[in-house]
Amino acid sequence: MTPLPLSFYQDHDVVRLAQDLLGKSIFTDFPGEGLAGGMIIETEAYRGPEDKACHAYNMRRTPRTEVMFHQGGVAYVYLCYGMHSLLNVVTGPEDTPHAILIRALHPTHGINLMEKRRKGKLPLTGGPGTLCQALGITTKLNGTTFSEPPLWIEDRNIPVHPEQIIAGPRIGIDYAQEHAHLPWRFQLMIG
DNA sequence: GTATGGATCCTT
DNA sequence: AGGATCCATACG
Repeated sequence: MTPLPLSFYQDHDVVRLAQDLLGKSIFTDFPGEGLAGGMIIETEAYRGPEDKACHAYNMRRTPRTEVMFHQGGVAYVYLCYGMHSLLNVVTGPEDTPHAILIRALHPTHGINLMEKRRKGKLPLTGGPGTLCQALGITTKLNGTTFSEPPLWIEDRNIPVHPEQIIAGPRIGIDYAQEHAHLPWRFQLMIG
C-alpha cells in the first residue's frame, strides 16, 4: 500500500488533476470486509467558485460543502437523488473548493466482495453511485483522507497517454447554464 | 416550517 | 420514458 502523497492533490488546476487521476487506483479496506478497488477510468472536474455546476459555486459554504474548502486529499461524499452516495476527491489548497467526481472504475481487486455488495447487478463499477456501492463507500466517509485505510488512492504505474483520454461534457448538470457543456468529463480508453 | 429538485440507477 | 426516495437548500 503506497498511497499518493498529499502534495499530489494540492495542484490548483482541478481540470488537469481530473485527467491525472485517470489510471490511478482507488481502494477501500474496511475491517472484517476486505480489500476492494480498481483503476479510475472516468472523472469530472468541478471548479469551485467559478463553476455553476459545482456545489461550492460562488464560494457557497454550507454544512454540505464545508469539506470542499479543506486542503486537497480528502473525500467529499454526498447523497444524490436521495439514494446514491457519490465520491469526490477534494483538490487544491485550503479555501479553494475544487473537487473531482469519480464516475467509473475498471475493477481489479476484491471482485467477489464488490459483486456481493452490488447484489450481482451490472455494471459492477460503472457509474458514480454504482462504484460507491461496490466499494462500500457511504456518506460516513465524508471528510476522510485518501492517504490511509479504509480509503486511499495509489499510483500503480499504469502508463496513460494523452491520446487515450476522451474529453466531453459533464453528466446531469443541465442547470449549470453556460457551464453545462464545458468538456470537463474525462474518460480513459483502455484496450 | 414547508417546498423543491437533484453531479443516479434500474426497469419498462 | 419514468419511478424510486430523501436530504440539503432556499424561502417565508
